Amino acid sequence: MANYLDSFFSALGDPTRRAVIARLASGPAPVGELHAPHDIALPTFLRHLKVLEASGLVRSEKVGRVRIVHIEAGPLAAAEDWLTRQRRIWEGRLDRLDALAERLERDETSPPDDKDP
Amino acid sequence: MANYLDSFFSALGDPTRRAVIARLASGPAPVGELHAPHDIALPTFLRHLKVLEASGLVRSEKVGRVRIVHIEAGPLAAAEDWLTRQRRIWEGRLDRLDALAERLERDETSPPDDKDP
DNA sequence: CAGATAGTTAGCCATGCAGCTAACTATTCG
DNA sequence: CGAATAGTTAGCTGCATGGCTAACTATCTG
Repeated sequence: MANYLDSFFSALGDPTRRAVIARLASGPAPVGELHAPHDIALPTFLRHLKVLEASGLVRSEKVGRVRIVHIEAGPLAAAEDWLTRQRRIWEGRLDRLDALAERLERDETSPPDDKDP
Repeated sequence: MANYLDSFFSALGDPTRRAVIARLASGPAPVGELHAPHDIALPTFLRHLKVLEASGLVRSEKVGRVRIVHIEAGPLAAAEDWLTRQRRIWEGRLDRLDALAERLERDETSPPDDKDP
């Protein structure tokens, strides 16, 4: 079950890379500018960018001697969707429990059936 | 800038662990049941659970010789929020670009000001 | 053209993580 | 009590990942 979400989430599992995404959310930027706030060597940083690009979260193109990096909306939304879906299921379950609790409060004599419809 | 999101996202960067979360979204389960669908050794699987638990995405308690695992809503929501926030910024930017494009279409004579209010 | 600037490639090291087997502890059940 | 069940711990392997320096290419700019 190894799919594209693997690379999205593990790419986001690193603070440097998340910071890059956060920066790119407000607009494209060249490598140098993205690198500046991070206290790591450029080649190391470059590899973070490659991870982001390999995951599809980011694209880049070279303009002269500068490489401009920009965010890719789709994958970010896909990761968000996965989380939202899990939350919905989870909340749906809570809702059902709430409803059950409510029902039990109103009428403590009738026990719930434990079927799974 | 290493915060709790690191562990959330990297925990979710593994298909086995994401499958566990997906399963747990619809209710708590014992270790054995969670393990069953995965074709890996139990100790290996156990370590995935430990990663999830260390990240706070999951809690567990021992009942007799069985360990019941259940999802923890908060962290999942936190991860989702981070993504949502990035998307909002990104979309806000797109909106601004759209508005700009629209304005340019309506009136090509007046150039946009490039202030950043 | 020469020097500065912006990335890029190569190669090394340490740590972490996923996988395994073997052997052990703790509970439950007949 | 003794066997079965459910986890757990220990210890090993191999590969991926994050960090570095050194050396290189490609593109401006004076």
